[in-house]
This record gives sequence, structure tokens and C-alpha cells, in this order.
Amino acid sequence: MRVSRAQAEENRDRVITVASRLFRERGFDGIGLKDLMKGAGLTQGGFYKQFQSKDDLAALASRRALEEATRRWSDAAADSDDPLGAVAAFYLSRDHRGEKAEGCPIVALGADAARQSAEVRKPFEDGIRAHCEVLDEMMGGVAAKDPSSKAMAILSMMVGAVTLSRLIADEHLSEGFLDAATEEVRRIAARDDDN
Amino acid sequence: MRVSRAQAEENRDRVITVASRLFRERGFDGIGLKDLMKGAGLTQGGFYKQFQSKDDLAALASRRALEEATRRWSDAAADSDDPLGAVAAFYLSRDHRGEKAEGCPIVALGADAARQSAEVRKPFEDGIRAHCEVLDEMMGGVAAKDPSSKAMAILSMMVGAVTLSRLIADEHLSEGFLDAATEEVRRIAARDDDN
DNA sequence: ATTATCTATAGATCTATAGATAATGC
DNA sequence: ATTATCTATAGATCTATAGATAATGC
Repeated sequence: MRVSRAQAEENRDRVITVASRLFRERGFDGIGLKDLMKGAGLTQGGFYKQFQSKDDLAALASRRALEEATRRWSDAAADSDDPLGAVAAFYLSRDHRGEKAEGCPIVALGADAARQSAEVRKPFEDGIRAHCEVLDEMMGGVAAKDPSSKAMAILSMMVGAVTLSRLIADEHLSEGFLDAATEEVRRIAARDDDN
Repeated sequence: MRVSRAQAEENRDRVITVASRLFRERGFDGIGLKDLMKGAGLTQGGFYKQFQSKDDLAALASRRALEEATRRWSDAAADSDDPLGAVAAFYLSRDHRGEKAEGCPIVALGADAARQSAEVRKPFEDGIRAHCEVLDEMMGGVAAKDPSSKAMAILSMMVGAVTLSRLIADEHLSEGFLDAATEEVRRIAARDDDN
């Protein structure tokens, strides 16, 4: 029954990764420890040897999801002549709208996370800052302590548009929100002013 | 124990109102039938004589919350020379950020609602359309079947900004999102073009 | 007689803990 | 000897139902 330390570490890591997907899919309250552990091929009993509490796992899984999401933005930007266009294209796509489990955790868990402990909210705050930094680098700003007003507006619109598009069954309207945001994001970024 | 029909109807109505507040505050999965009924001064046992299921109540409470939210927008717009400015001012305020239970249900329950049944999502879809209609009337558009691209972008940004501001503990950054959205909403509405 | 609400409960699930088991690591 | 994971369980909670109670409405 016992496994090697390396294997144990790998198991713990897999639980966090699985949790980051399952929480996004079903919400923090929508999945129990039994199913989270089962998703990683383990049983419920071992949980508390690896994690302090469900809240502890929620914080670790949130951090992982947000770091991965930030990396996706950086990667999309790095491979393109039009970095912001590339990020907007995948973020505001029908694929991303349909992909809760591996999509943006801010959209999948935003309302939920606002009700969680400070330990769970912190990774979201850090992730939001990191997303803004990627946006500001794209827009060629100088490194600043706080995100630019443009970056905050763009992130707000993108998060809002995907949130709304996921609530709407009418395909035409749902896509309308994604398209409207794509267009406005482009305009905001292109605008030549000082904020 | 039995009450008059008028009283029974009033009780049912109060359960829906209380639920619309408590679901926004704690999420659909964050509060049970016992506490929902207790919030209306009743006990759990009577629940199924008034509602088909918890999902049924969630749909009714969502509809009520979204209708009330739409009415708040209309009212704010009606009393002002600058209707959009008035709506943005209260929606993107610190008060609204702090007021989950009586604030916008799209922000409070957006991520949760996307996981619920079609019966619960429908009131959200209808409410989103209604919010856009209010925006389009403000911006002096002609009545159209679908919302304008501008209205969809503005609603997306407003919903996104409050969602993000609620996740952020740093007061300066949190307010930055509200202020950035206020400014961009004004710009989008003022822009003189054909969409 | 009907019925709105109550108390009580079934059966499932949830988080967390206790102690057994069997493999690792010294 | 230590320990990662297992089975088993405690105690709380969840949704939903059954049947009792007491007031309304005919």
C-alpha cells in the first residue's frame, strides 16, 4: 500500500491538478473529497495526510489553475505578430466558452471564489495582476507597479463576455457577446492615449 | 397552523424574495432548504407544498433577482440627465461591490448559474437581454431584435469589473478596476459610429 | 372537508478522523 | 521503524417525503 516518496509527491501533485479541473467544472461546493481523490486514482482516506483541509486544496488548485492560465496568455502572445489579437482570439472563442474545466478559472469560479476564504481568494488576486502584466507588456507599456487602466478594462471585458456567453443558450446572442468584446478590446488597445 | 390563502401566497412570495438574497450571498449550493425556509420564518417541511424542488425555487428566485436588477437600471436611468453615467455610477460603486445579497445577480451567481439547469439559466438569459435593452434605449438606438454590439460590450465590462473587484483584497487595485470600467464605458457609449 | 404548515424521519452525502495494512527506507 | 494509502466510521448536513395538527373555507 505504501508508495515511494517520489510517487507520493507525484500523487499529491496529481490531486491538485485534478482538483483544478474538477473545481472549475463543478464549483468548490459541487464536488466532494471522495470524487476529487477518485479522480486522481486514490481513496478519500489519504486526503488529510496530504492536505490540511478542503479549503487548503481549493487554494492550491486555484493557484495552479491561475498560473496555467497566465502561461497560456504568455504563450499565445509570444508566438504572434499581433499578441493581443492572439490572446483575444482564443479567450473569446467558442472553444473556450465550452471548455470550463481547462478554461479560465476567473470565469469558471469568479462568483464562487468571492465567497471563499482569504487563502483561496489570494491566488485569484495574484492571477489577476499577472494577467494584467501580460496585457501591459503586449501594449508596450513601461513596467509599473499597478496595471494600466486599459489593461484592467480589457481584462474586465474579456472575463465578463465569456461569463455572459456561458449563460446564454441562444447561440447567436452568445456569440454576439464574444464578438462584441473582441472588437472593443482591439479598439481599446489601439487607442493612442496616455493611460 | 393553517393560514389563509392570501397569507399562504404571501409566505410563498417571501420565500422567493429571501431566496433571491440568500442565493446571491452564499451561492446555490451554499445554503440549504432549512435555512432558506427559516429566513422566511417557516420550517423546512412546508417547502414541497409550495415548490417542486430546490431547482424550481432557484429558477424563481433568479427571475425575481434579475427583474429587480433590470428595474434598478431603468429607475437610475429615468431620473437622470446622463442615464448611462447614473447606471455606471451605482453599478461600479464600492457600495455595489460590497453588497452581494442585493446586488447584481449576474455578478453574484454568474459562474454558479452556468452550472445549473436550463430552468435556472433561462432567467439569466432573459435578464441579460433586458439589461442590454435598457442600455440601448439610453444610447438612443432604434428598437432592434438583438442588442447592439456597444450594449453587449458595456454590459460585459461592467459585469467583469465588479466580479474582479470582489476578488481583490487590495483596495487600491480593486477600485482601479471599477474606475477603469467607468471610464471605458463612457468612451464606448460616446463613440460616434454605427454599431 | 380541505389544506398550510408543522414535526419527524429516510436515505444519501459531506468533511474529517481512527486505526489497519503493506511497502519503503534506514 | 516509518509512513502512504487503505477501509471503516463518526457526526453533521443535505434533499425529499410521510403523516400529524390546527385553522380556513365551504
